[in-house]
Amino acid sequence: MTTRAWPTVPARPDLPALEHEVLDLWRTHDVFHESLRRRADGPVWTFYEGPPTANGEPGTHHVEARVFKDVFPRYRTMKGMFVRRKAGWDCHGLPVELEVERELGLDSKADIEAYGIEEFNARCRSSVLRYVGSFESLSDRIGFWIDNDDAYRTMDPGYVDSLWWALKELWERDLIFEEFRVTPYCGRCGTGLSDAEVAQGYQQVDDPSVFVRFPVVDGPLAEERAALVVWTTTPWTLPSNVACAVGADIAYELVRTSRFGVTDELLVIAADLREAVLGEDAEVVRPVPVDELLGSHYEPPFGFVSLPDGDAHRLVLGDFVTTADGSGIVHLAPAFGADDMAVGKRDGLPIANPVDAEGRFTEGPWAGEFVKDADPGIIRDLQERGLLLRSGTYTHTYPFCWRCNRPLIYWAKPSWYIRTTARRDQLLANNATIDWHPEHIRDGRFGNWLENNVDWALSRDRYWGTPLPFWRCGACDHVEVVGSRAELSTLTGEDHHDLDPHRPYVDEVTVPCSSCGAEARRVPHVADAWFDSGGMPYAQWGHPHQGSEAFARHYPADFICEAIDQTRGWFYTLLAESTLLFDDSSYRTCLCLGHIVDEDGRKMSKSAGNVLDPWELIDRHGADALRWLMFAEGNPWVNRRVSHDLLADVVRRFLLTLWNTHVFFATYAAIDGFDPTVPAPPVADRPASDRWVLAELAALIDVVDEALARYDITAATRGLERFVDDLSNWYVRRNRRRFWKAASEDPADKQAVYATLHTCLRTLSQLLAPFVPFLAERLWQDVVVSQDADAEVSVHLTDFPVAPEAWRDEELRTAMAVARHVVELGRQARNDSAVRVRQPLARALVSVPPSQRVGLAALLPDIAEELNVRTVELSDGTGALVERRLKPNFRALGPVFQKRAPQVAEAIVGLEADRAAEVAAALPHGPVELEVAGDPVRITADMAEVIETPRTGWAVASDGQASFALDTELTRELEIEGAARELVRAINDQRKAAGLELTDRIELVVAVSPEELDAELDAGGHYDTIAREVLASSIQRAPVTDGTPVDLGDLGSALVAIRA
RNA sequence: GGGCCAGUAGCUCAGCUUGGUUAGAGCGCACCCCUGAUAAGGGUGAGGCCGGAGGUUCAAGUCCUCCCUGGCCCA
Repeated sequence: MTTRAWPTVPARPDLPALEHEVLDLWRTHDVFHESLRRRADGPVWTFYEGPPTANGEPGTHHVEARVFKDVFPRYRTMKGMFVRRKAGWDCHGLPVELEVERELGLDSKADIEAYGIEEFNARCRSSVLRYVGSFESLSDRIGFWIDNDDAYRTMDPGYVDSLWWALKELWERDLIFEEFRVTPYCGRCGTGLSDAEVAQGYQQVDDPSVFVRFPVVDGPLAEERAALVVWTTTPWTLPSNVACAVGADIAYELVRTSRFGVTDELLVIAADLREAVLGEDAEVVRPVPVDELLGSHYEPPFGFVSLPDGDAHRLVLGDFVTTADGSGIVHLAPAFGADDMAVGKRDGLPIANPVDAEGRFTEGPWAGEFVKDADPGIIRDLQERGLLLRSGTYTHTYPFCWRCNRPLIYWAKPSWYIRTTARRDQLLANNATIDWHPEHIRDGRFGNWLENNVDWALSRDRYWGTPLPFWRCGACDHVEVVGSRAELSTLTGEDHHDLDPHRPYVDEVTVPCSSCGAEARRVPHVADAWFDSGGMPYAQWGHPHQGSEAFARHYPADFICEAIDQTRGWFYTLLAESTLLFDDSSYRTCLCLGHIVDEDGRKMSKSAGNVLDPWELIDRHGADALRWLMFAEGNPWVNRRVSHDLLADVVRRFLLTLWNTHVFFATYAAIDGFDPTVPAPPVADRPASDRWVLAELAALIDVVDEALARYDITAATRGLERFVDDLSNWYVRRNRRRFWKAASEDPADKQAVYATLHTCLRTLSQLLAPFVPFLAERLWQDVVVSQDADAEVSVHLTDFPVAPEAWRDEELRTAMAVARHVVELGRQARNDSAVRVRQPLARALVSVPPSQRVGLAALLPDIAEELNVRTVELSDGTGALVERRLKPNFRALGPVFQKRAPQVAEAIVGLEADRAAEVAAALPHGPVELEVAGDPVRITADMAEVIETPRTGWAVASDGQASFALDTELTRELEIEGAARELVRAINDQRKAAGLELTDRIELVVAVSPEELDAELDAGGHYDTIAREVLASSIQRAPVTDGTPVDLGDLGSALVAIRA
């Protein structure tokens, strides 16, 4: 046969070591890039890498995202497509600044500016790529194929140039504006935050909850010396109060109470909240119509804040006022609340803003103090002046700065916005075109978010980011938007082509105002870093200044994949930018991943101490194990548990099962010198089990192909796991004998079994390649490359398998499923009757529904062999040995008989045995009439299944569809044969104990007593069988000294000795 | 307060889009087998009112409504 040696396959593989060998192989042959080169002319299938920020060590969640980002591109590549994998790094943003601030011991924007923006940004630039190496080596180690040499970086000048182009486009379409708005703001960081950022920092906290008296100063209520009850959880905003809002549909009351330190005081409050705030004993004096309240003035709680001119401290309408909590009268401080600001603008209220950019009071007794820290002093002051009605604490969720963990304040400041609300309908329409996995994201989480779209807060008052290319004229306020550095050069008449488009350099460039000719300076803001990543579809190529061809070729993405927390992050910014710029979605399919949690389902966090280092997982179990766990353990979007135990389970259950099959194959292939290049018998000529496993393989190819095509990784991995198990525990186990028997017995059969298993392993290698690229590669090398000089050097360069028609055989698949089911029943029967499998039995009787008989008939020998029964007979449905019952088939009965279906079913079940047999016999020939509740009904063959139960005295196992009856009576002949088998087992034990190779031949001496048994064994020809089974070149029936005793039960015993 | 997801065996998870009367797998557990895949492999069994309550239907783990529990997101 072959002259090429089969590789040695260790019984216990060191998977991590194996993976390192595969990595070497890939490097040697540059397989990744070769796989790209091979497909250069194929249809383009585009994947976008959502850029990670490399300012920390990668974690297990990065592995999760990356293996999902790997499996689909690998699959598409094998399907013949060109899947460019351009890496990317998110470089800008607050996290980077924070890291550098920490290193430098800086604590405020003033510190940074004193330190110098130039040096600060230089530090950011070097900090941001500090961990790129870690990301790259982890990606490499887990087999995530990504082109690091071709990576985009959001801080690169060409990238920024693209973003400038986009901003100019948006500006020209009137989609960017500047407005004085209340925004969530961090005083420490000195910048506003986007919705997405705010969302990251909600915490449950106890805030002060104070009810304050605002004495009314005009109208009837003033004459009654009444006070408004006003509630707030932000006492620090009270000095800035300019008005109070009441609800048009809310009922208010004047109430008398002595409960709060003042005798018979009169208070105004919403009726619904009276009891909750003032207690049960408060006496209602009269209802107060809203009209009476509107326009009334009150005495403000503090007077130290200087107010611009305007009609302040009066009651106005607010549609946001509710009686869910508080008092129904809402304190308004327009500088510190979005609703407040809206009302203020509507009603021409003055705006008081005694707070600076660092969140500190600028005037009054608390000047210089961070506003939130001033709360207790303010409350004490109110108390001392008799204005405090009640105070307590209020537990709610409040936003904190996600970077520095200080409470945010809502603060009015000028900011730049992208007018996404103007394109809300297009956003929704484009969202509808995206193939979301899971599907509910589209209308659920993401759709809802888009429905409630607000304008995108674009600007950040920071340093390390894409500078907004907006130059404002100092004289006429005209804004000049610049679309590139080239354009900047043209505008200024200076050469800025090589300008570093970061602060502070870009700040130093001034342009002449196109409107009045005066000097325009850049606004100080940088862009929200999300704008950078949302712009990657065009900016990664530098479009439109360069790379426009690549952009056109790779837009939009066929596939993106990130964790579900990106709905409001990258998924949104990608969609927002592509919708506003190109009026479509920049991605067609989006796979959302769940989070990584620990074994107990808890979130991994440093504080909980349950963070798993990915390197530790990979070093111990291998990358394939981790990959398979990610793919096979639950749906991708469900939180995924990861632990050493779960990984060990994956290795044992799946990877080693496959490996053991491989070991088995390689062991015998080496012994027999199997040559896979020699043609094997045609599939149609091979035994049923070969045809069956190939039919299963064909079905598997379809399942995996279709599942991957629709991103259903669960269906794919389930199918693979089942096949690997079938292959190992049914095909190989059933056919072991064919591998070890002498080739001379039946050379064609031997060639068939080798070829079949070889085909399975070879095809599995290809099917598994996208999932577990290392083990798949090793399999390919061992099974294919080792034997075939012309084979592809890597499985990853092959085409995804296509199932040959010749393999398909659905009938055989069904028949084998029935046979295996019957075998289970047989084992059950054997188990119950306690007759060990080594003891042959004479016969068994099988009953299955008529529809399954034909297929099963051909597989009876397999069943007999598996169960060690000499003959297995199939009941033909007429014998006297079985009792027939009918089992109703509701699927057929239901539609026909509707409400009467249960009665008909009952009638079918309740037929007497004889009548049931008659009906069973008649049904195949036409409808049969039964009587149900006095009426005749016609039932057809599809409405009832015939169930047969043996009525012998044998050991029976049945489960409602099939039954198996086993004749457990032992004849002398059967017992002798059992004894022979026992001897074979014992001798093989000794072979193993002696350390013999599978091919070594032995000389055998055996002494069986009593003599009759010895004679009977001889007469039955069993000694010849024994000799053949144990590879004995000679067998001697003689007294044995130093032999090993073999217990043959009631029959006797033996002594055996072997010599190599 | 609103939205979304999840709840199936002791544990980890399939199944639910297409409703059909025996609800599956692995792990764990008990008992057993095998010993030519052997520091492996295999079998049998126990274990489920499919979170709860209603509803639709001849028929509901699967469809609808409400509720409970947990998680995520929003406010």
